[in-house]
Amino acid sequence: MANPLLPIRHKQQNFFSCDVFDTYKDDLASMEHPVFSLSTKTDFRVLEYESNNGDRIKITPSYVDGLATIHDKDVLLYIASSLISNVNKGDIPAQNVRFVAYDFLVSTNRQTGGKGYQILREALARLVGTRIETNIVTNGTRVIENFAILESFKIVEKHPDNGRMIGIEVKLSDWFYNSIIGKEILTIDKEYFRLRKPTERRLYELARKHCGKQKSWSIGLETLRNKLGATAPIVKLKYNLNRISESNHLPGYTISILGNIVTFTRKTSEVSQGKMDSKNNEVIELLQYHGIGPIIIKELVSSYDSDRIIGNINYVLEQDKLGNIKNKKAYIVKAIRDDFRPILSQHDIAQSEKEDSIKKEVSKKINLDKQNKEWVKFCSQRVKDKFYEQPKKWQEEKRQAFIDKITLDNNKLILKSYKKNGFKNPILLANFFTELKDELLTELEEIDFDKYLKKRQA
DNA sequence: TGTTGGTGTCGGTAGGTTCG
DNA sequence: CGAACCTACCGACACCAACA
Repeated sequence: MANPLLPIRHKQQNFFSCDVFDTYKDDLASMEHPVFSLSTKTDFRVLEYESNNGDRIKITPSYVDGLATIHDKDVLLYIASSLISNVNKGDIPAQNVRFVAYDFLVSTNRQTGGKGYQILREALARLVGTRIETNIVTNGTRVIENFAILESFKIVEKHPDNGRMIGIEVKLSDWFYNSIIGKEILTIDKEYFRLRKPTERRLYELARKHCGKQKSWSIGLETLRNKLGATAPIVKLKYNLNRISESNHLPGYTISILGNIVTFTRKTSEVSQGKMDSKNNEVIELLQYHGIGPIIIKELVSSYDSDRIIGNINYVLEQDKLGNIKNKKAYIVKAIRDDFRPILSQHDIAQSEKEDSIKKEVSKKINLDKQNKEWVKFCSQRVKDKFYEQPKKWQEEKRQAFIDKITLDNNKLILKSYKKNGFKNPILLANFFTELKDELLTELEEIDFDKYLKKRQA
């Protein structure tokens, strides 16, 4: 096998989802107990386990879809990760959760092609169909009842005819919901989503839960087999463990097998990362985190030192907290290029003056940006007003000329909008008025931003 | 340009069986 | 007991197309 890990499919994550997922979370109850099937085939077995502390768990598959698989669990991980930031802020999230299918696929390192959506749909069906009977305590409540992993799901489709799914609404089971609001969760490594083998994913969960931040954790093969929920014979499991141990690709932990004892040892970051330039990587990761694209990152990292980049990011974040920044991503790039950092090593007075001047500069830039937007808005309103002041006949001629032009250009998008809504379509109108801008705007403040500012100040 | 759908091919998986 | 092989099937991947 070339690479035991799946490729990183989405190198630069969605700007907004980055804000949601600084870390990925897994709930403790399902990390401890083998709730999910490791099989790649549809699994119709009824699983029953009893742990030493009296926790009993019985998992019954859906008659149609079979047991939920360890890959299906990604949906729960995604939901837990997205809700936990609210829980940490002290909010109690609703039990009904909405998410965007595409964001889920990207966040969990899945393909975004048609099959990715199909797999998600099937996963949701299995999660809703698989029932758990348990007496496990979550958030101090001992729930002794039979319930589905997910109570229900609803797919919000953009087009009912082509079935393209955009948003998904799920209702969480009390069991899982209690786990989240009770913060009975652990942070997991993002690399988890690159693990191919179902057994590896379970191994990682167990290692994370039991080994955690200790140096090592040992367990007997038979107990491990039960905890994994694997049905393969013990010899087969040992063989597989040896393979995983050789490739050593489990995030955060190494596995070693001695006789019938399996030992998980925590990797140190230096060992797992190798000899790389940690400072440079930190800068690249930071820029990626803030949604900066690979080309800009390359330019920034090769042009400026890491102190300048990190200093400016911190500076922009402070400004952002004060509500001074509208487009954080763009402003970070600008700040690094122009170096907005306050200079700390100067004499106090000089420093304070400089800080003031920087602040003034920033506020001036922000103000100018705001005014520029106002000007654009003002101009576009002027075009509309002036257009409707013209004789009806002239207006009609212009409309006809515009339609002739887009027909000649074969502008399919605008033509389609025209056929659908005529001149009521906002995209068409925006294009139409843009065409007339030069002709209708004649005043100095309408064509020159500086003149606009002068007139505004006067 | 980005998102989504469709399809064919290939490689990898779990679990069972067999062999030395 | 460990390793290798077999089977059925799932998922990855690489395309291309449609659409907004």
